[in-house]
Amino acid sequence: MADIRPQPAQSGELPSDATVPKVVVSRLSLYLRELQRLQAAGQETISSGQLGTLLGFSDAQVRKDLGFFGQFGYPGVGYRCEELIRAMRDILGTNQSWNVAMVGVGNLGQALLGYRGFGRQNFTIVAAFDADPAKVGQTVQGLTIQPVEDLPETVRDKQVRLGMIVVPAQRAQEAADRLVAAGVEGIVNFAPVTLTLPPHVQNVGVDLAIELEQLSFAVTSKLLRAAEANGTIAGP
Amino acid sequence: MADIRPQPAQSGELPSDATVPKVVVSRLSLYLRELQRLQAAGQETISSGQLGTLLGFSDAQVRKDLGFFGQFGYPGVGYRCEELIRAMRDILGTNQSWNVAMVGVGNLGQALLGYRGFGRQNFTIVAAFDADPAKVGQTVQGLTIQPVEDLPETVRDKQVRLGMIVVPAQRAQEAADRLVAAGVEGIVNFAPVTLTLPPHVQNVGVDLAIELEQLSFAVTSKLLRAAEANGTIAGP
DNA sequence: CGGTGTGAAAGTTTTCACAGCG
DNA sequence: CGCTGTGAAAACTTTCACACCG
Repeated sequence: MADIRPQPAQSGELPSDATVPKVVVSRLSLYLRELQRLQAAGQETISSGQLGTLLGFSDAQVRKDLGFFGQFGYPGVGYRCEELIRAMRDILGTNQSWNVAMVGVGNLGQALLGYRGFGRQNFTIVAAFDADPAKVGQTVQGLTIQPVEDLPETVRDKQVRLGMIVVPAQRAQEAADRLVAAGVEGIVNFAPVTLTLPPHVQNVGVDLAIELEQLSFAVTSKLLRAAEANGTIAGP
Repeated sequence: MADIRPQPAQSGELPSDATVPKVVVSRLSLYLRELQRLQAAGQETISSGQLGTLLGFSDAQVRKDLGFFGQFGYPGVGYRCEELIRAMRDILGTNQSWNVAMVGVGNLGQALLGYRGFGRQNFTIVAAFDADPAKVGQTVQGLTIQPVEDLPETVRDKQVRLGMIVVPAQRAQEAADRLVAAGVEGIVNFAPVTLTLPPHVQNVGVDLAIELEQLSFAVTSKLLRAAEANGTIAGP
C-alpha cells in the first residue's frame, strides 16, 4: 500500500498488445510459487539470479519473462517479494477469487474436493455434479452432489466461471458441452481425451498417465544416450 | 508381426544422437492417446492432416515430430494405427511395464491408487508408503501401506523404477531424497514445490493449483484482449 | 491422386552483453 | 558495487513448399 513505482505495471494491466508466450506464463506460476515460499520463510527481496537458480532457469530468463508484464525490480537490490507476489497474482488473475464447478465425483473428484492447494490460490469448488442418480444428494466435503441438469442454474446463481471435468473419458465431451452451455469461461480437464470447445472457452488438460509417460521417456532416453556415449570421450 | 519398413526405426532405437525437444515428446503422448482412441474405434490408418486436426496441430508438425524418431508413414496412405501405436509406445517406453512406488497415502494418494488410467499405459503402483504410523499397516486398493523405512528394500525386491510423491509440500523434498536413495530413476511430484534432485534422476511436476492458475490467466487475458480491441477493426 | 519426408525460410524463444541506476 | 531492463545475436521450433512414392 505504500509503493509507487516509476513505470508501474500495477494491477494486471498488460502493456496493451502483449502477446505473451504460453511457456512464459507457465514459468510465471513457478516464480509465484517459489516467491510465496520465500516470503513465508521471511525473505524480503530476491534477485533474478537467485530465483532462477532455485528453479533451474537463467537470471536473464527470469528478467525477460517478468519484462513481458512491466518493471518490477530495483537495480542493485532485486525484487521485493511482497510486491512481486501481488503483481504476479494480478497478472495470473488469482488476486480475485474464482468459483469452480466440478463434474464427476468419483475417486479422483472426491480427492480433489478435499485438496487444500486450490484455496491458497483463491480457487473454490462451489458445486459438484454427477450424472449417476445414486450419487446425487450425497454430501462430500460439505457439498451436496447435484444432478448435471442443475448446471446452468447453479453456474448463474453461484457465479461459477471455471469448470473441472473429472468424469471417465467417454463422458468428458458431454460434460464439457454442458459446462459450456452453462456459460463457464474455462475448463480443466482431467479426462484423457482432447475436448472440442468453442474458441471463447479456455482449457487446460491434465492427463496423469501422460505425465508418467513423459517420465518413462526421459528415463529411457537417458539410458539410451548414456549407452551411446561409448568411445566418445568429449567432443571438441 | 508381419511388417517390414524400408528404413525402420523399430524398437525404440532413436537415430543415434537425436536430441528431441521436450515439447515434441509431450505432443507424442497426445498423438498416442488419440491413436489409441482411433484404433479402439476401428480406424486402421490415419494421415498427418487428420491426426493434426483432431489435436489442433498442423499436418507438417505431426510429420516433423514423428520424423525425429524414424519413418513410419506410407505415402498416399498415411500411418497404420496399430504400427504407429507400437512404435510410439516403444519410443515413450510404455511397451515395457513400469513399477511405481507411491509415497504419501492421503486423500489424493488413495484416489491415485485407484486410478485406472495408469494401468492402460503399463504403469503399476506396486507399493505405497507413509510416514504416519497410524496409516502404516492399513490396506488401500489391495496394497498394505508400509513405513518409509522399507523403501530401499521394496524398491529392490519389487523392481521399482519410478516414484510418485503425494505428500504435503513441506515433506516433499525428504520423500524425494528417500526415493533417490532407494534408487528410483524418475519421480512424479504432486507436491507444490520444486525438488532438488541429482541429475541422473528425472522428474515431472504436477501442480494442480498451477493448472487452474494457467486457466485463470487465459480467461483473464482473453477478456483484456477483447476489451482492448475497441476501435481497432482490422490491422492491415 | 493423396500423402509422406525433408530441406530451406520464417518465426519464436533464449542467451548474451552492456548501459544505466540507486 | 550489485543488479535490473533491454536491444542484438544465437539457438531453436514451426511453417512452407516440393520432390518423390505407391
